[in-house]
Amino acid sequence: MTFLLLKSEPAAYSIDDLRSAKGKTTVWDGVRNYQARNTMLDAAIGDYAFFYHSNCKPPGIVGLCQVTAVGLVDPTQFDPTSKYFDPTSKQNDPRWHTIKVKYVETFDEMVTLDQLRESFATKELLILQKGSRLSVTPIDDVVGAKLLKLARSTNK
DNA sequence: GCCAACGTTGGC
DNA sequence: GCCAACGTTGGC
Repeated sequence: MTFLLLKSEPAAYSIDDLRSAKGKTTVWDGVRNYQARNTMLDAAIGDYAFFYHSNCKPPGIVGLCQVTAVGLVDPTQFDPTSKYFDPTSKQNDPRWHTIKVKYVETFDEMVTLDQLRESFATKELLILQKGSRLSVTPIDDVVGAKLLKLARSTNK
């Protein structure tokens, strides 16, 4: 796998937050969905991840980041003060793993959800599926390359 | 703010 | 192991 898509509500964590983070890097913690977790477990260092802003107007892909660490134990599962605390996860057998990502670029213009629908099939981008709630989804190599080209072109 | 879609929970 | 109830997500 070489491409992922990370979804986040900009009010909670935006690409600007990532860009201004220490080392322009963050641990993508708080994911509590097995499918999304498994996608991250399959990720490799160097994989690219598109950054998608959800629950905003308009929603869409705003930039790119890159995986810099994999197989991390999500620390928030053991933190009773965290909203992501999971009392059933065991220290010697953590349930939730995650990745670390580094900011790469913000696209000059976001690729809106509408534009994504025009350019890609629902199968190609899981984010297009109605009712899709996965916060981390894999993207096929060919689709990822096409999407990157689209995102970097000035006249979409 | 509405509501459809989805994952999880828990009673049975 | 089924499935109704519930909470959450996210586009509109």
